Amino acid sequence: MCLPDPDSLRRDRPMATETDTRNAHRYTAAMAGEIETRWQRWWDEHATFETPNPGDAGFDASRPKFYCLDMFPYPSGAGLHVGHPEGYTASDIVSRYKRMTGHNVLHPMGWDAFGLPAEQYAVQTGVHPAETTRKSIDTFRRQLKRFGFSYDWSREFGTIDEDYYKWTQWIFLKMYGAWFDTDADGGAGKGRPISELIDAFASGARPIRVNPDASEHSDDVKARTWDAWSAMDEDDQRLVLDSHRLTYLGEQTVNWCPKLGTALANEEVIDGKSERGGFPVLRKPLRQWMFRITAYADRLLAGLADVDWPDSTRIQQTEWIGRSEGAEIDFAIADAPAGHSQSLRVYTTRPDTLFGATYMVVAPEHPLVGAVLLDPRSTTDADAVREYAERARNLSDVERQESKEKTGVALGVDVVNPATGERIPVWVADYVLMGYGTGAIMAVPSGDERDFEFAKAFGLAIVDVVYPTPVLAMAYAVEHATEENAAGDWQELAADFIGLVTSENAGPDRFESIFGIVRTRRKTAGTESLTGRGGVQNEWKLAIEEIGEPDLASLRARFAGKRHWDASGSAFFGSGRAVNSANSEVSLDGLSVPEAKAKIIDWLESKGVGHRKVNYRLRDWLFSRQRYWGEPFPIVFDERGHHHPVGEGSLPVALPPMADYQPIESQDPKPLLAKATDWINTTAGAAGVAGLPADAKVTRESNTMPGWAGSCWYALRYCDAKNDERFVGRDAERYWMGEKGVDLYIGGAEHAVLHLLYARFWHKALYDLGEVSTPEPFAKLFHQGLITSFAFQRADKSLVPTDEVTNRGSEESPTWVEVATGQPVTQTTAKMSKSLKNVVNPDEVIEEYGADTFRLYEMYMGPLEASKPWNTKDTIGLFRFCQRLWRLCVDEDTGEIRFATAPDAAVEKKLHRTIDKVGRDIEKLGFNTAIAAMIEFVNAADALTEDQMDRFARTVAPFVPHLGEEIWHRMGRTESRGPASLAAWPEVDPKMLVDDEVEMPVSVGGKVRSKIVVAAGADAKAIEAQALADPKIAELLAGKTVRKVIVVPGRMVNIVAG
RNA sequence: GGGCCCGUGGCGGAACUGGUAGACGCGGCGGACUUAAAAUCCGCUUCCCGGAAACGGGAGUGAGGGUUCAAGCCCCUCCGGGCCCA
Repeated sequence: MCLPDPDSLRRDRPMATETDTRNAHRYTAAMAGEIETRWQRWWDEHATFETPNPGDAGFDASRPKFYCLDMFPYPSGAGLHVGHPEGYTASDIVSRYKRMTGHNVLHPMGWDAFGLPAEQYAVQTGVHPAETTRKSIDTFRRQLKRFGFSYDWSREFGTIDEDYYKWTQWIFLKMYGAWFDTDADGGAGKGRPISELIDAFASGARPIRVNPDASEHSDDVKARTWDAWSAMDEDDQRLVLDSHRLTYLGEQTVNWCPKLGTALANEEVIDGKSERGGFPVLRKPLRQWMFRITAYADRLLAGLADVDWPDSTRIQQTEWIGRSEGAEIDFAIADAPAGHSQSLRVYTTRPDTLFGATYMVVAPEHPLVGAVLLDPRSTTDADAVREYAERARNLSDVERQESKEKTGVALGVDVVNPATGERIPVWVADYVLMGYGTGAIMAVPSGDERDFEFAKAFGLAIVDVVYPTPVLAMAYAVEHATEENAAGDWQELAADFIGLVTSENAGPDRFESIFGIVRTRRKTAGTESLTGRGGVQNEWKLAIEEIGEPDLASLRARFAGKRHWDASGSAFFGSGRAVNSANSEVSLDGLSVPEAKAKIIDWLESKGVGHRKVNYRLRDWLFSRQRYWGEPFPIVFDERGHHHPVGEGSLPVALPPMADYQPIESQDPKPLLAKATDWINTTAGAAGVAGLPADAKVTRESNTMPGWAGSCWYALRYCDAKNDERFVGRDAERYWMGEKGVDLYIGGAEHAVLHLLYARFWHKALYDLGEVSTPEPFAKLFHQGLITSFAFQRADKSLVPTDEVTNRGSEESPTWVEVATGQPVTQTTAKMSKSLKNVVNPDEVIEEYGADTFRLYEMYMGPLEASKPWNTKDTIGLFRFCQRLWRLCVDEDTGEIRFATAPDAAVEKKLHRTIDKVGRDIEKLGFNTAIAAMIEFVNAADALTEDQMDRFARTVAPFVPHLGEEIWHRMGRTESRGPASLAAWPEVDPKMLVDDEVEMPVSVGGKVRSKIVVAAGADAKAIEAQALADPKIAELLAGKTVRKVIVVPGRMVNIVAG
């Protein structure tokens, strides 16, 4: 049967371990287990996979390096699931292959061990997270070792190790002590030490001002200037410097849950209540550490061109960064309330639609709202505005964006549209967010869906400003149709015109001549379609009819009234050309969107009411967590609240031991570490802070770093994991990272944006500061696919646990039925989950078949990048392969190695081809086809000569390393030539890859009719002659004329006859 | 709603640059071995029609259309599924 019996997923199948008395040396699960654990011990004892660094004993500088990295796991209490070893097996095969092909291979493993699950477990049990985490790590290490992965375990570390997070804190301080110089490197920008900025300010080389790109400061603060650095007081100096630092304290609104004593992520808040517990959640501004990642936005974008990454991941990062070029435009406020500037600044990516801006919207938090409430206009309904702004404040950004219903209140304030000179109203509405752009937008309802809906809901004007080519042509045609046309054929006329314009992709400059052509031709040709294809005319006629205007006059009025989109019921935001966009000084009409953008920005700049501006979707990175189980910040605050870095010599700032992990219940956000009062309250001297008296009282930063911190730089630490002088030794880093960084990085696509973006950011900052030698950390990235499991689905698509389903049909055509209801269910695939009872435990599979079989099965399931369902029944096939491989090399009765007496030419040829294919497939991570090739070889060979077995043992070794070593060992090779794992990859004789003769299909009219065998080097003429001479072909061609013969030598022959 | 990816036998999947569709594995069927079963080994296995067989004929890569001597692969439209973003 084809579908898995639900029972089989519960693993009560008989074990394949029973030994046959006759075949005492047959490859069984028991033998696999014995061989595997023996070799794993051997590799450990012989330090087989420990890789020396440059300068170490045994380092061979003549070999090229290969750094093969797995995304390290978060060790949970549950142990490994089958998804982990998928990527790890792939990287192990590549690492082993690279060793055999003469590379120095760095292939390390470690633990991403700080994080929330361990802390939550501690809250429940009272056991210290360090203890549970260490236990989980031990489980993971034991499980991973059982797979025979060739990690250099001497480089192992966890992010929770003090001598690792010491350097995580050190990097934080490096970035705290750095700023981004936007002018450096010819405008690309570069991180530099903050001391250089101080020097530039002190010497007068650089005007002293707050960083204009600092998102934490208002325009008013940015407008301040100072003349001399030495004349500034400490607070002002700090203000200026902190605004430049790559890490800074910023205010961010968080979802604070007083009852849980923690800030929650947006996903953890449902309807204003915590997902866990259902407690009320407040939106509170909180001072938190931020990374100025936005400074690196362009560099992070540009770097994507230099890495060999999956396109989908590069696209995701590009979109996440979300660079958009647009304009900032100032709208003069007609009668500004006191305390607010005379203009309202907006950011727009579509300045070309300015003529269509018929109203403005500000976010509820926008200063104009407050100003209007303090100084209401006569037209202001202050109560309504106040009520609206307060209600909106307690909704999260996500909730605001989600709500379909458009809500808002007019402020009673007008601004002047600089392009049209018209007064337009300002509204407050929650679909505009304070965090994006300036917190205010110009609303162009004809060109933006949300603006359109809002305008419809509140009866605001909608004016067309962009038409795509067909609409533009239609507008032209109806405008230029005559009275005569109106009475009769105007639809056909317009349809022909639109058809011709669109098929020639003509611009408005050619409309007049095309319209003339349509006119004159119609006169001569009557009503017949001009394009020769009635379908085209018909299509456009239908389109015109669908608009729903009864006659030419009403359609003409629709375009003249600029209300085509209004009447059609939807906004248009595709590419097209500007219309209705001209004043006495500037006209955009007829221009494409990019042309119109450029022209209007030039005009706005000339009038001094706007300028070009690049905007990013990317926000600065919020780095503080109100948690316990994370890296403490190496920062203290003095009694005035100023922050100071902990000196390098005092690192690490170790996490204080705590007995109680219960969050602090409080109205004011308080991190968990605030409970450790002895630790929090210290002195500058004890904390190792320079620049303060040793006895000065200081308080430690009590937030901790997020889970991402440790994973941002672990790839670097592996290069030199035991270094206690530097975060990584310079020589080791330069050698292993080489020109482009990690040679192969394998991990899940779920990290496509966050981890991979954060790690790139830290790496680039370290690169700028001269601490690392490559601009990118990961040269080549590969995502393994998700391993799913079979599951069952009810008619409403809800899933049913596998143990609640039974088969009421036959084996071949099963009928799955839900036991409880008797309702039929269908088989599908789903993520493995405890609730569906479809989780496969790798330990059990290894116990049943051995690690070699497990490795083969996971690699054989399908392409590495594809998501594929686990089917336990399929594993037996790979176990059989292991048995056949064993039997091919070892006598099952005696356990002695067995060799063929005489070499077989066909086997020899196939061996070369197999080695060649396996090698090429490994290079492109095509493991499923490599394994298929090895299976074919084993199936084809009855026995191998000693020389053949020597080579084949090495070929299979990267995939089934234990079997490879065992066969190699039984051949007596280990003593003389070392382990198979480190032996040279077998050579391929290119001559063995070509055949003397090839079979070629001969088709007539595209259908294969016969096959001919030709000499390998035969030329097209000879092949053609042979094909035509083939009896079957000759018979088919009898009485027909051969019109054409296509010959692709070595491939096929196709004869066209008739 | 937007972006990306995918759709091939009963199942997982092969198929180089457009050139013999279904490699390899599972399952199924038949046989060998065995007192028997399991395990193992050997053979067959896309579907339909004809044939005892050898073999012959036809259809066929989600559906429909197009380009081409030739399409699983390229183009258009549609349907279904997955992932990410909103």
